Amino acid sequence: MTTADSHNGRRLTARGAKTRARIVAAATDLMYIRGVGATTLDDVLAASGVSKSQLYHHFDGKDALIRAVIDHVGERIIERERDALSHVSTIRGLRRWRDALVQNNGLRHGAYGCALGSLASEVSDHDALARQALSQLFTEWQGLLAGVLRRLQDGGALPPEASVDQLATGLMAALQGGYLLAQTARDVTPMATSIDMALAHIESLSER
Amino acid sequence: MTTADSHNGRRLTARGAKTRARIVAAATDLMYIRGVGATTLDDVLAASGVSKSQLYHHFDGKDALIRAVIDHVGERIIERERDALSHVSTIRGLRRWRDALVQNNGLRHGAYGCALGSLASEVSDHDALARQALSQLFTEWQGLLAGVLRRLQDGGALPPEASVDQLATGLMAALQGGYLLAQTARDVTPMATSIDMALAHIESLSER
DNA sequence: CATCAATTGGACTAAATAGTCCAAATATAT
DNA sequence: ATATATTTGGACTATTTAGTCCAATTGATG
Repeated sequence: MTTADSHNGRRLTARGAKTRARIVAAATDLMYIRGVGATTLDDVLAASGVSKSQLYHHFDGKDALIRAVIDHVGERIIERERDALSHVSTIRGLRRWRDALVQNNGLRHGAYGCALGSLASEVSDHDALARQALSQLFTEWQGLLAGVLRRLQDGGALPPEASVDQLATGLMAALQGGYLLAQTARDVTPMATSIDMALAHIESLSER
Repeated sequence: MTTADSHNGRRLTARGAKTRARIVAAATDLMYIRGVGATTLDDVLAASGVSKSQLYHHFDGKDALIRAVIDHVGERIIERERDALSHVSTIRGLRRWRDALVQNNGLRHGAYGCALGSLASEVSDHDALARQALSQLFTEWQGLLAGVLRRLQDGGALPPEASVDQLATGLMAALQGGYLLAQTARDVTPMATSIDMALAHIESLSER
């Protein structure tokens, strides 16, 4: 899956794996809070308590580390969303999913935005590999939403002619746009409003 | 309006104004293409053919220059959107607005995203003044959309009980989220899809 | 144990970068 | 014309930063 490690043919000791994980974890936190560009390798070293040679032993350089962070964030989010969505088959379930995301983002008053969206915005135009990975992750996330919509459809809560994939795209865009507006306003409200509009639209499709 | 100039009490010659404008123009382009963090002051100097003392004569430092870029991009976009939206009062007019944005973004296959949204994502968490300026600009832009919706309402194309401001927020989020997905996919399609969903929702409110 | 590979510490380098400084040149106003 | 303020050129400095290197240590394997 990940091609971010510089030593693919080599073996990896338990100790080495632990070090690598600590580096990625520290880099993930720093890049989320400070942004990718504003996070220096020395920051990462200090935060993870690791030496420079360890970092360069496990990663080819900063770009490779960034890609590892993307993989890590992606795994975390996909796992979280799979847990949250894979058994949802009602509008009420979707609303509970919305509530959790809004509440969680509200804890920071919208600051830092979506972990995946912020990475995508900063990195997409500067590293083709990273962009592709992010694009795939968005697609996967959208697929989970499409799964919910398909189950709604099967249950009669969405008409058969509704285009599940397009609705999932619209819902994902509402979510990401909401994250951005909330981040800029330092207020979750616009995020809540925009997801609500998308959900209202989905709901309205069966009432006409 | 702008507080980005470092020498507010001083006079400004025609020559000085021209230099200042050249700096801002070059910085705007570079920061859009390369991102804010990846644009160095030396890049700006080279692109604008200006000396270091000129840059520091007109701006307190990089942060002040970034704020001037935000003001500049904001003015450009608000002007463009005012021209495009202030006389729109039909759904068809909104669709033409959508077409223009999608076509324009399609020229770059989605690359670089929305000039304002990308700045917001990169800068909001790192400079409170810049964040506030960006937040105001989004609000102003949203106000133009709300104006269109209010005219739709006056013309009977939107029911009186519809919340124009919330719909404008949702439409703006769909737009920004669409820009981000298009940027990540290097394909405008998701942007078109997400705006279409928002417009379909707005349209559907008068058909129930 | 012996051997080889993985891992680590940390000093070192070269380049990039934001910011400073001052003298010279140009414009403005009286 | 003269005095004053703005504008400009560009060398210079401090720091930061990504990346290199090598010797020493630790772990895996036969």
